[in-house]
Amino acid sequence: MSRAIALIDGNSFYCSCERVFDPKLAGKPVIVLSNNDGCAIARTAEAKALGIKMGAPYFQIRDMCRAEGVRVFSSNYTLYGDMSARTNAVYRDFARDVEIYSIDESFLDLSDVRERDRFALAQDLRATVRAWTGIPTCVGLGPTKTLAKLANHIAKTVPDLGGVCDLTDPVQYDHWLCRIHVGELWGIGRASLAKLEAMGVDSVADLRDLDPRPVRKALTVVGERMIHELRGLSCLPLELVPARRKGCAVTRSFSGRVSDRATLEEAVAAHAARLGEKLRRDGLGTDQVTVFYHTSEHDRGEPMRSVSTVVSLPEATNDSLALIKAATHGVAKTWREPGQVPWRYSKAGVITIDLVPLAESPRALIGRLDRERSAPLMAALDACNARWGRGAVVLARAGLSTKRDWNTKFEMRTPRYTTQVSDLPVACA
DNA sequence: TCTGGGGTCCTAGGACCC
DNA sequence: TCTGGGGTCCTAGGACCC
Repeated sequence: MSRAIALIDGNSFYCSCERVFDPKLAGKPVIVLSNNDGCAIARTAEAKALGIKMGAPYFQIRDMCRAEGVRVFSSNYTLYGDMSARTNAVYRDFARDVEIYSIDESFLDLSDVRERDRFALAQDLRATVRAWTGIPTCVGLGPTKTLAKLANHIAKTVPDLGGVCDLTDPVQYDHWLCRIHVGELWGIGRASLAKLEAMGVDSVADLRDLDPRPVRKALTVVGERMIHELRGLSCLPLELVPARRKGCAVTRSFSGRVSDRATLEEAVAAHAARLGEKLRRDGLGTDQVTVFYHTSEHDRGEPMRSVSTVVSLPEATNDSLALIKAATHGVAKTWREPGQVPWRYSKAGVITIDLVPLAESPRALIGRLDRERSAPLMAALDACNARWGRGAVVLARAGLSTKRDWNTKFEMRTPRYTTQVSDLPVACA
């Protein structure tokens, strides 16, 4: 039996999550904004039809949204993450091997399904996900991941297909590959597209028929793999076990601008505390944090400053207190008192690369951190915040001031319907 | 006023080693 | 004139993804 991979994804996933809990949004244009209510990052078909582009700055489209009755939401990642887990639980009823590729996309191995049953199974999958979670989806089928991704793109953009496109079917394969522009392919961005166009490539079929060797010269091994995948030769296996995370970052734009050191330090400390939470969740640690902060490139004519500095720790840790100390040290050693016109910083963050499993990491001979005390303290902190909600217990340097006026804006955020008892939706019967 | 955040992979080139 | 020949490791930067 031939190999068959399905890629299933949620249509306008974040918007669909909002629609699940507010049926009045059906048929209306809906968008979800990025952190800080900055840009549109999810749009329903109705919103796209109004010309709202991916990544459009909200302040530029606000008036239009009001005039057209677009429903606008801040992002609610707690809700979307939980809805994502629910859809994946359904996928596991349909396939043993599932790769969770992103918050709204998963690959399923359907190789053991008979060819003539695949289309119907995909339709059944869509209907079940819709019934059990409320999320509308599309399914693409192909002999490789690249072709499954392409099939999914076709299923999404050609309404007549009913949400499923099967490129394991030779007729469909021949029909579509010469009709889709190469720029739609997974892995072809702006730079690669320009190179391919210069080589006379227009359709996906054009790329498939190219000699892989010169393509490798231009697009590296990534481009060569793509050609093989388009020909049906699998080069990208399903990643059934998520790879260990290699780096971790917490970075945020400020809701306004920050010019004073105390506020900057508080923000950086809060980011470091959040970084610690993320590392503890995965049992990872780091012995180096990069701290950065900078002014905005949009603030033309103002003094600009961009700072990035690495702070080393004596040994790997995920203790929030140690990370906060390191991060605020990064600010302290780079802080410059402003001149006549102060720098107005727009964003700050804390980044680590080279994460290691904490249990296996070597201990320091000098300056050893007190893991025996830190671990239970951090565990207690995490347990409190898990039980009473994030922010129930906060470390002093990371925002004792109740104002936290640097904090990210979420002015149109819906409740955490599925993960917070106090936010449960009310049903009247 | 207001322009997101967080990842991965690949390559070239330098440093360094024997 | 002529200036070895391989390796490995690390880093910065580019590209792409959701």
